[in-house]
Amino acid sequence: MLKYALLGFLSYTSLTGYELENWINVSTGNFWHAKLSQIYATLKSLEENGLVTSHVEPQEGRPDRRVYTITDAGRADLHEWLATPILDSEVKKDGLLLKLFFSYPTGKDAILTQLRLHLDLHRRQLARYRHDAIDALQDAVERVPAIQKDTFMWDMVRRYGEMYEAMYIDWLQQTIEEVQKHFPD
Amino acid sequence: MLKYALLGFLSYTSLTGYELENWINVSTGNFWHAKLSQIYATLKSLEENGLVTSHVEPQEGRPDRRVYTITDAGRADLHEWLATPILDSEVKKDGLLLKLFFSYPTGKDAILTQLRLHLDLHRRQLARYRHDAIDALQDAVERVPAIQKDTFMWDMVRRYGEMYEAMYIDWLQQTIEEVQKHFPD
DNA sequence: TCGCTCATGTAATGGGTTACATGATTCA
DNA sequence: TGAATCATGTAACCCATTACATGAGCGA
Repeated sequence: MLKYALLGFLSYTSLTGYELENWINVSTGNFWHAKLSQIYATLKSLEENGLVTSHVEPQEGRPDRRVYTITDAGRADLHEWLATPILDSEVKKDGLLLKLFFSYPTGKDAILTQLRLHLDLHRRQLARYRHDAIDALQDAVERVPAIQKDTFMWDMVRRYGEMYEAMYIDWLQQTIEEVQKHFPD
Repeated sequence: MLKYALLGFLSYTSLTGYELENWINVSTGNFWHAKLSQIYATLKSLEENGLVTSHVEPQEGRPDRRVYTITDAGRADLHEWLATPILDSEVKKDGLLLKLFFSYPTGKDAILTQLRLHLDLHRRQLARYRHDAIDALQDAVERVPAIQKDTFMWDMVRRYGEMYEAMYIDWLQQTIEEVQKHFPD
């Protein structure tokens, strides 16, 4: 799937692996992300399959850049993927919920500590989506004006991140209260 | 991680791989799941590491059952995991959001069709969490009364599933309206 | 008779993380 | 002086999915 994230961004403009990581972090980071090592490996396999090409740009004082460009075959592959609807909803795994599910034996205090820690994390995350993410969209449009209309959908999914975090915070607050009041001893 | 889901259920009562899949589906299915093939493979490695033991129960007319039982080492490992707090929140990947993010070029109608399809899916899912999941908890307690208190936390995470689906539905509805009214042509 | 439930497993492959390896420039 | 940014990649490993393989009993 990372394949399509990379082809998607390369359909806007040519980029290096390092730059792709940046675009991913600021725009899809909310629901899709990858480590640099995986990005480099995936770009290599995309090139082997003729979906992108690359050339090296020498630089002074810093490492050479390998810039990737999408090919016609790459565009065709991307558009075929975009045109194929997703027919089922995926279950998202959540390690915190799994741990909490079995946590009754650890006791009330340990559970409350864990819940409060995550309340804090998600509050920070929500703030980030509200501020940084919107700025990041602006920056992207300034760098590549052709994608102006694409940002309509970008903002739809950015709103998802906001709603998701707000819901998670809500759930944590409700759960903290429930545990405080009704945890069975 | 599946390791701990299995140890968690086995800490309640001895079970076969097949039964474990069932418990997972009805109780943690909402935020954690696994295929049978992975469950069998993981049980095998748990046994190799001395965290569970197994014995075969012959049956007539149907395949023999291999019943797994948690060991003291298994309980120790489980409780160590439970006592270790999670310090970071994980980003959940969402293929639908990734596709929508790049979907501007596919046009308004294709996007609306995709969104409406998922609205339907999530409405069904929400109904399932509200009815079946609560029944499943009751059944579990009847089979293994010792876990009565554990179900307090079970219900906390069940509520998460409900809130998550409600949020997703909300987002889909808002997004459908936005796309209908303001999609840039 | 067709599909579901019960019941167990192996093998191949894919997707992703962690660790390793290198190194100059810039800013606090 | 130490951390962050820019910049690229390989190798080992782990987790998970898909496909393969088998087969009786039961209810619609």
